[in-house]
Amino acid sequence: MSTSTSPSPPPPPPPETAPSPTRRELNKAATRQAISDSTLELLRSKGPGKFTVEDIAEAAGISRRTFFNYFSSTETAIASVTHGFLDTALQQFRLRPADEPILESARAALVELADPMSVAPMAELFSLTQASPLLARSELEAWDHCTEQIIAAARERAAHSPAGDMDELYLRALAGSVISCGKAAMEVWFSRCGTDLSPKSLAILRQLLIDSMGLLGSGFAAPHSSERS
Amino acid sequence: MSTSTSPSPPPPPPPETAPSPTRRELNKAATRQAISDSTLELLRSKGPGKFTVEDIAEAAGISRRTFFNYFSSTETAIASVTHGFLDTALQQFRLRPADEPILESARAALVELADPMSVAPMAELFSLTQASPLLARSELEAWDHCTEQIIAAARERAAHSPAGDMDELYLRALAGSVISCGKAAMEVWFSRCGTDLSPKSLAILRQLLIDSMGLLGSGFAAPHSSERS
DNA sequence: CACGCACTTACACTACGTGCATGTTTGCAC
DNA sequence: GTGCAAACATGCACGTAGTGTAAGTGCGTG
Repeated sequence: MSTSTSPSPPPPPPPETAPSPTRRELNKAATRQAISDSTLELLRSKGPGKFTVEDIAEAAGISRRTFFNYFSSTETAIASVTHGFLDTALQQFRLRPADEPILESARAALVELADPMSVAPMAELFSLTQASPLLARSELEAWDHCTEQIIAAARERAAHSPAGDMDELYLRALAGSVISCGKAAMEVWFSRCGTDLSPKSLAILRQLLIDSMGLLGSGFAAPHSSERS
Repeated sequence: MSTSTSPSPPPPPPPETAPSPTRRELNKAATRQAISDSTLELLRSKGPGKFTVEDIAEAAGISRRTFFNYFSSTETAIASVTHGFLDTALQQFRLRPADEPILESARAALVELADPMSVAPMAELFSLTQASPLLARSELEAWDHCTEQIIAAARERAAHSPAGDMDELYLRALAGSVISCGKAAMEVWFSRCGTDLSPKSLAILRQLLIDSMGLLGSGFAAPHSSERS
């Protein structure tokens, strides 16, 4: 599509995030982004399930066949947003010191998500997902994928740690619970604040994430109802 | 729930599971079962994704169109197995006394699942799901559906309880965690015992379910190494 | 018996996802 | 620069999914 008539792009690659700024990969990333953007735009304008792959291809200026070279379905294209969001959390998790309790690492990683840049796409996705089982399922897949990643990260951490072996049940149950609590916090936040991204709203999200990890760490002790934040 | 005071329902219903034994609904249930069976059979013989709706229809002795009158996709047909399994758990959960701690109710309900009749289809599904992302996603949906059900059940219970309002975060985080832990226990069990349904294997499953609830109740206290019994 | 309703079936149609053959761009060596 | 090879985009064709519609068939009711 673009980049056909550029007279002279300087040969040495400027220091970008990509370690291989070759023209091909750059172009490919651009196309991928264009598809993702067009998909999201159609999602906004027409609503979920109300547009076809051909519509996306046309909006992105590519052929239908090319779309499938990048994503295996519209769901996949949409899920890339969620994956990006959760990968951010994963990244944060991996940065935590290995001797820190997993719950604390998770808490720290999740709190990092309460950031306009990160949550903005997710909040929008949430609002669109509400009335669409089609989207809900790809969301589920994304969360599950993240769970697996956390298990892998935690297992790797355990291997480096002196205390060594964590058993499989502990690992999977904890990872799954952490994700469930993070998800619960997101859901409650969205039901209260919608797509509001103001500092106040984000503070609420942050607190919800902290609270959910607190519940998990205390074994969901007392529902009671008196403590209000 | 309790309509147990009538000793003899005289004219219409013979004491079967179906309250309406009319020929039509009976026939319909049979067809539904035939489809489900044929689907599972093809799943076994040909493997996931290796057969079409037409194959199922032919095996069940119906037309392709009729299949879609019962299930909206092959996934749905397969998921009916998982739904049946999880609905059993739900049913058990609802039977627990309202003043019992939720975690204890969940533990009791889950332990009821460690029963040959209940787990047999699930174990088979698990073995087929392993190498098939197609099945994995419908599994995820089923678990999620169950989570929503638990939330609903717990909320309803809270409404009847004197201690009244449980906040949304607590509810969702707990329900999600319970399901995640139950799922983790199932996964670990399957990875250890495969489709073995012997009493010894089921005892392991039962213990895993209890342990996972224990972890949840103790806030995932000490990973350490394993406390062995 | 005849009518009405639930259900099944056949047909047609849109859209998805993939294999394949072909044209175009990019990277690399000469 | 020129030529080559690999990567990528595209068009075409095919099988399959899922849905609307109208006509046929079995079941319950008056």
